[in-house]
Formats: sequence, structure tokens, C-alpha cells
Amino acid sequence: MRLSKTFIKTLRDAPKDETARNGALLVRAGYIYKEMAGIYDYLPLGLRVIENIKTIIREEMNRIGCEEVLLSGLQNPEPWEKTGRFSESEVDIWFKTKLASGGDLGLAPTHEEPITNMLKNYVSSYKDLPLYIYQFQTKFRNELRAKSGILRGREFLMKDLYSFHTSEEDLDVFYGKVEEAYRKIFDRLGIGEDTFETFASGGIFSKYSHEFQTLLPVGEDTIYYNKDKSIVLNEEVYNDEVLADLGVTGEKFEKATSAEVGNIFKLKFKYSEPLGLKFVDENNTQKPVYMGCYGIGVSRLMGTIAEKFSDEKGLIWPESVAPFKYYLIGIGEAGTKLAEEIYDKRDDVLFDDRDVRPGEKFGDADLIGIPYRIVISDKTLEEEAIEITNRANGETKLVKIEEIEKSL
RNA sequence: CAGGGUGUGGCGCAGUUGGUAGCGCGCAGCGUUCGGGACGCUGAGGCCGUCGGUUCAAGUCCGAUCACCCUGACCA
Repeated sequence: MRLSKTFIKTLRDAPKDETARNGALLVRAGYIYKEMAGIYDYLPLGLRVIENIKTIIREEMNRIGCEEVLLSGLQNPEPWEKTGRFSESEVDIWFKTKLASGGDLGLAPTHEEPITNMLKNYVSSYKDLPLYIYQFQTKFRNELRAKSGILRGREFLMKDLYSFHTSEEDLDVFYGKVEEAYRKIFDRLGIGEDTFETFASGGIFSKYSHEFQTLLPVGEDTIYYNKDKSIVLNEEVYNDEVLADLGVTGEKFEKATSAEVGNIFKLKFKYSEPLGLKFVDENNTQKPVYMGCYGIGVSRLMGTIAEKFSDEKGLIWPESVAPFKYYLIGIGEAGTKLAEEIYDKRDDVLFDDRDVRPGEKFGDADLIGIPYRIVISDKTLEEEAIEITNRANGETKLVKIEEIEKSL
């Protein structure tokens, strides 16, 4: 991508309505555009980050045998009425509208009902199970108060996986596989060390659910962890009873603020029963399907990573999610010429070919936060080299021109 | 939803006792500059969130409404 050709522009000052660090930096650096509170557009750079996050999640989901689909965001009220969740008193964040014919229509805040309902057409025998089905979908939630940049939006991108089983044991085994896959995902995203699987309140059919919480000062959750962080609890279940339940006594717990980047939940029959998703077993006996659901907030992850990896100059993307690997700057005639040659051969380069002074390019390189900055100028060409600077630690090295191919 | 705050060119802001809207950045042209957001000159761009009212006259006063920000409540 050439900066001279793209429509995006960086901003010297953040818009005053964008006060959260992630939102301010992402807007200033041209990754996102704010339409309204909690409603954002993803621009070329931002979309690349989103796609990189999706790719990592997709790879780990596929590795444990999941199938990707794409359900509609428009919701027929009928299945939701069967579970009671179309009512405002049960789910108060619905965006609702009407069909031209007059009937009610909802914008999906989540997808348990439609996927369960849909599968009734495809599942009838134990031979059809298990199934692991996921999607990346836009969710709509009419939050009373959207805030914190893209950490809490009214429209956001989520990966939601639903699993369908013939037995609780099978559900438990798969649940464990998802836990493992999630750890890999957060590791690959660069936030593994600060992301903890956390006990949270369960619901009707299980005592606990699990959340994946990333330490983050602007997060909305409060967690408690023990000394080696082997046990982490959401504040909502941090009490003597639960601690006893987990066999913890007398241990001191630290308190921290975090953002929920994922959650996994054993639903069991919560949706299969009211919606009538059943199968027959080997003995021709009809039984409800055991279900689990597993979410990861894709856009929230982007905000979390932006928030975590940044300094006073701008963003510092981990290589795995960065929109490009290199930010390329050519200074002077010879430097620009070699920069053009390098750019022509690669697709992981953001080329700052604008007709502006070097200082502005350096400033934008820092702001946009691409992992490595390549500078080619008369100064480096004297050494027959290009200069590569690491955005994260500022380290600079010279790479000889003949070694470019194998060094980049 | 409660409390507090804010809406003025693309962005950040100023605008006094009501009297034909200014500044910085950015943008266009010319020139000098060119490894950390340079400078000079010229210029384009806004009926001041919206609707209504008071007045000879409203960015400014009054009412309503919409949106945005912060704190709290809420968050399968």
C-alpha cells in the first residue's frame, strides 16, 4: 500500500469525543472512523488488523475441527420467543425493527437461537453429532452507554462457536479443546501472558462459565488472582463459598482490572430444549442435544491490543496482527529509487511515498505502529545498506543491500 | 437511566454588554527547504447541531429537541 494513494490521513490531534486511548490512537492513525457512539467504520489499515485477528482465530478453530458458516444478522422473532429472549425484560439491548409486511424483526445480539433452530433441519441422529460450528458475525447491541473506543460498541465483530453433542462427557472433552485453542489464540495475538481463564458465574445448567480476561486498566471487569495466577476469579464469583469450592483457603488474592476478550459456556439444554433440537441415540431414544457456546470479541481484541501496545508516540502492533510488517521510507533521490524497487517486490510493506518531509514520515511511522521501519537515504547508501528500526524497542540495524532479500 | 459537561470550516479551539464569524493545524498555488511533524507569500473553505421564540438585529438571550463525552447504574 502506498500512502500517497490511500484516502486515509493521520491526524495531529485526536477528535475530542474520542477519549479512550485505543479509540484516540486508532482514529488518529487512520485505522477507524467513528460514525456515532459505539459505531465505527474500519478503514483499510483497520480492516487488515481485523482480518489478521480473524485468520489466527480461524486457523485455531479449524484445527480442532470446527466448520465456518455465516448466519444472517436479521432475526426472526419466533425462535427467540420460544426461549423467552425476544422480550425486552429478558434482553434489553435489542435493536428491533419491522418488516415491510408489518412483522417484528430483530438485529442479532447473539446467535444461539437461530443456529439451534437451523440445525433442527440437519440433526436427527446420534450419527449427525457432534458438530462444531462457528462464524465471524456482526452483533448489534443497543447499549445504554457505549464507551471506551472499540472496547464496547453497539455494533461489533465477534467470533461465535457453538458445539452440539450427544453427551455431557463429549461436551466436556470439546470444552477442554476450546480452552486449549483459546490459549493458543491469545498467545499468537501477543496477549497470552496477560490473558487469564477466569471463573465467572455460570447460569442455569452449570455452576461456572469461563471468561478470558486480559489485564487492562480501562477494562470493565474486575478480577482476583492468586499468587501464581493459577486461579483467577471474576469479581461476580469472588466469595468464600466459591473459594472453598475451588479448594482455596487462606490464600491472598490480588485485584485487577481487565477486559473480557472471550468466554466459554456450557449451555447443555438451555436452548436445545425450548427450541426442540433433539436426536435419537443407538436405542432409538429421543434426547435433547447438549450444547456449548464459545465467543471471542474480534473488534474488542483489536481495541485491547491497541490499548495495551502503545506509547506516547502511537501504536505498537505485535507482528501477528500488524497491518503491514514494514513501514518504508526513502529519503533523497537514490533512497527513494531503491525504496521503490523494494516496494515492487513485496506485499507486506506500507510505503510512505508522500511528498513530505522526513520528520513527518517518522512521526506517522511511529503513530501507525508498523513493527519495522525501513529507511533508505544517502546516509545509509554510503554504507551500501538500508536501516531497519524496531518500533517496539527502538533498536536499529543496518542491512547490506545485497542481503535485503534474505533479511526482510 | 441518574448526575455532570460539550456541540462554531476536515481536526483542535476563541468569540466581551446581542450589531454582517476569528486563530492554529490541515488543504490549494508559487518559492526556499529536506534524517524527527520547516518557512515566506497568496488563496479556498463555516449561514455557528436542529426546530421554535424574544428582538430593528441572535453564535451570543429563552424554550424544546437531537447528538457526543465523563462518572455511576446496567452488561446473555
